[in-house]
Amino acid sequence: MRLRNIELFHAVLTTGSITAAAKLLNISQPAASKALQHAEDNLGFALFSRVGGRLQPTQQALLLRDRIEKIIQDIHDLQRLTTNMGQPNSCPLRVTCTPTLALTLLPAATVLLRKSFPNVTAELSTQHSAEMCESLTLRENDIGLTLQDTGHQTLRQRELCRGQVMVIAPPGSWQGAELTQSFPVGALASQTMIGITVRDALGSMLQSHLSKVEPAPKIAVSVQTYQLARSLVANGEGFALVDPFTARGGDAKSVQMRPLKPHLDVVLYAMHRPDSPLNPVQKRFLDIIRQLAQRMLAQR
Amino acid sequence: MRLRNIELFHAVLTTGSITAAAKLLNISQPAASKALQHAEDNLGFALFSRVGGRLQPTQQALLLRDRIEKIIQDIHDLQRLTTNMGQPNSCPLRVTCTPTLALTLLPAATVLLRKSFPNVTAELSTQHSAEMCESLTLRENDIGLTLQDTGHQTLRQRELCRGQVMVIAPPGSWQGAELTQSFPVGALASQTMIGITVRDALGSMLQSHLSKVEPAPKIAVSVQTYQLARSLVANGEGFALVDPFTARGGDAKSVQMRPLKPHLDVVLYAMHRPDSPLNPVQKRFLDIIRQLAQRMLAQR
DNA sequence: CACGTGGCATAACTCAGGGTTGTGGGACGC
DNA sequence: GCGTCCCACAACCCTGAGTTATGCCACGTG
Repeated sequence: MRLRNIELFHAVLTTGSITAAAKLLNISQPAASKALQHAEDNLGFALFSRVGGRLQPTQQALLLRDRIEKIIQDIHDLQRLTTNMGQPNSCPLRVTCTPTLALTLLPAATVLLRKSFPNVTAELSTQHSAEMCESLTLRENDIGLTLQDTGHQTLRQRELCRGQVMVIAPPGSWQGAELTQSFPVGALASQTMIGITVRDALGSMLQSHLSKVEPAPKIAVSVQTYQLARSLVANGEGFALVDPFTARGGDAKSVQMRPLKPHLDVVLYAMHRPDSPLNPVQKRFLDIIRQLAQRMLAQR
Repeated sequence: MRLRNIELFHAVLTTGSITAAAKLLNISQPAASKALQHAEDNLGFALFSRVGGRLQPTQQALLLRDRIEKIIQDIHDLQRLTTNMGQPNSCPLRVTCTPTLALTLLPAATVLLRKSFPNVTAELSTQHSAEMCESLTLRENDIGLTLQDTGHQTLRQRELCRGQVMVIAPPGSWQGAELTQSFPVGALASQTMIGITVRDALGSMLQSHLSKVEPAPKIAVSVQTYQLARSLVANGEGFALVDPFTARGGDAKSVQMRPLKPHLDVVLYAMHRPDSPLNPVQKRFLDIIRQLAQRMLAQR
């Protein structure tokens, strides 16, 4: 079974027809047809039963499916890695961050960086933590920013700064002295809230805290990204628990915020590969991020 | 990077020279040389630096190494699987068992089976538990016999019978009524014993039991298979803790045995793939194994 | 130093396999 | 009955992986 056959088999399996698979691989339909037969000849058993001019995977084909997909995935990853190793440091700063940080820290930091290095080019992207790790090891990006401790063993993960989980509320919810104090978690009882269903460490921490409140808060809308929660809060849909960066992101007047009590720490991490030391641009960038984050978290 | 290139790269990496790699892949040296250059051209960076007419892997090559090896392994496994799927049920009974059971249960059971099915052919082999699981899923074998609970999620593992951990000793160590009683674990204190360094569940259980005995038994010789322990005991090297099958295997007079007290259960499992139901021969074989094992464990 | 040796690269050639276009035929919907 | 969709077959083409023959370089050795 040559690699080409494996790819073809996979393509046919996913698309369901030889014609579509051929289109996917950019070859002609007869080529695909012939190759598939060739593969079956080599294997000694049929991968698809031709019934009524259509293809139907055999029992054996389904048994091979998982293995094949894994190999395809690995090969694909290898390609990604090698292509990225081909152009070493084509771009001095390739950063990826979680969606949470995309609208607050990242753009501001990039603008500041370009004041120090006017000619520098940068590539920015957003990814969730799991993809972030993949992307870093495959050298598609050099720096990752996240609020989650991934526990990745080969990637370096260093703490940049820490803040607290915040309660955000529609404008006018709190007044005067209230605004300068922490918000006791018990006061969330029976409150209308936006649910957080993010599957990372912070998300599950927030969920477990909410579930302990008695009587339970009323949750009508649940969201998967903190930004959405903030928008909903700004529109008066209720309170929400969010990370301190989302709380301060966007228009300052659109929501009110107070730290949750008891304090729940949120840590901003930078991740990078351990092998290649950071270049000056990248170091400066992380400096800027740290300063920016600290300043942002200091202000109310 | 074509699969052929990956194989070649791997071969060069392991053998250390193009010539040797070419021999390994059964191609000529120039073919390998050209292919490697081709690969490097495609990749855009060098995999090996030619220094003094010899090859030396570059930094990048080492980064790719693990990934490449994994892919090679997976492809190889796939080949194994497909070749075994090609000849479905060429042999009605392909059994693999741990070395522990190889000399006691398996031969006897096979002989008995061939009295019921004189024309049947069988393939027997021994493997450790991890390889056993691999071999079963890759369809190189249909039935596996082991004393360990592998916790494998896709393979069926069913209990055939259970016995107890036995203490074996050189002939003449015990006399009269002693021989019919259990052997209290405390009596192992300061005794000369054969150490067991098997890394499976049973092995670590035995080790932890031995380590609790005060004062510690004297362990001069450690072995990785129970058979070896039995041979050493038979030669008067000391006592040993072994599974009940090893205890009863071989010449009955060569060692004495008594169950350990407190009892430590040892379970005989049969493993097979869940998809293909067992054929009559295989069912009969498992019946014979069970009967044989129970009879063996009943006798002293 | 001259020489043999071991290892890689180059050159010229062969050939099979993977690709193409063109065509035919069966199953299905209308 | 006809158009459509999809697969298989045929004839042809051409790239690329393989071959043998040979040269070059570095190194060890008498």
